[in-house]
Amino acid sequence: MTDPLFNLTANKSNNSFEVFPEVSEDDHIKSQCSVFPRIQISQSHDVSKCSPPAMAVSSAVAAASPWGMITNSPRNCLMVDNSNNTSSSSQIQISSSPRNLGIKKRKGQGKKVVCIPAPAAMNSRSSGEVVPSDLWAWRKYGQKPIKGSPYPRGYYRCSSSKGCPARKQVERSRTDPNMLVITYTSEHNHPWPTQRNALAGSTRSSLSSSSNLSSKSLTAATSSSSSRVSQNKDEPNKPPLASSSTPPSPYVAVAVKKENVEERQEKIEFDNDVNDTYRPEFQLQQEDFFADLDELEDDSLTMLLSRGFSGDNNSGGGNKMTIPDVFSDFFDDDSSRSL
DNA sequence: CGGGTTTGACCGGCGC
DNA sequence: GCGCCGGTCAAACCCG
Repeated sequence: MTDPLFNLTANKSNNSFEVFPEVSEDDHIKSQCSVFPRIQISQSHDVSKCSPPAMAVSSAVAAASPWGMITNSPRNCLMVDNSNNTSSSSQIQISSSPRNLGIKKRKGQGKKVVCIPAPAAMNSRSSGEVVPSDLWAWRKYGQKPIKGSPYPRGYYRCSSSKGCPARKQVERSRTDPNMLVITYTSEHNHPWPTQRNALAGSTRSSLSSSSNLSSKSLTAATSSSSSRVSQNKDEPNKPPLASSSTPPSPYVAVAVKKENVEERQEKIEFDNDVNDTYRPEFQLQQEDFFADLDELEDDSLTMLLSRGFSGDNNSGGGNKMTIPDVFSDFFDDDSSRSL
């Protein structure tokens, strides 16, 4: 088994990226990245160890090409649609289920925490809430300021099916406003809506971006300002987001993402039992991990990542980052596979 | 008119 | 018991 690091190649001609695995020469880093319950793709240039059970892939990405949406192609590759994301965020982080990662369960319900870069304008409404769309239809039913965080948390429930218990919470990371922390609670009790249905039943914000990530959605989102006055007070994405991060490098690099102290603390906050459940017995971890990845892929995560799922493929055309099968195999449900 | 968001009120869990 | 805090409710309102 090889602990994979990944080279990311920027193809500046079509603004696309390719990721392929590479055996790290740094045994220490390798040893730190042996389990892979989490993936991070960032624009950090730093090379540092990542604490288990995190697997990090760090990359320098072509300038002016911030990360876009990840999609899950029919070939089970991850793809990053980089075509229309104006976010300056630099990190995509996927966490598995609490069973593996120790994310706190509430009332016996599993939670899945997904941390993704916050699109600057995509899907935003006047409130400034930036909600990455997925194929589920979500209806916002509440918003609360969270103690200790300058950003409010939005509460969403599934509106695809009546009585569906699925919930999600969307908030910005208090330490990195560029990151959105989405917490999924409960499972959908109904099959995926078709894209058509999803669009029909989706929230306005989702509607605007479920169809594509083009300027249309951007325009729709940003122009849908409401007449309300008071809601701007907590505007979560207004401040530093649009142009705050360090400009990415226009070359190729791969490293393990450096986690600074704040980031570590942030992770601990919502992966708070990670260390409790992290087990060095890789096989055991692996089985659970893939089992949960499968579960994760079946719903929220895939939904989150699934823009273009039904229509796109990883042909490499357009502004897609295609992660080869070697990489995407981590998302397979084949638990017998050795890393 | 249907389905969305907003937002103050309400409720329950938890710590002191 | 009390207060804090997070999660949910529901009325009011918005929008296509």
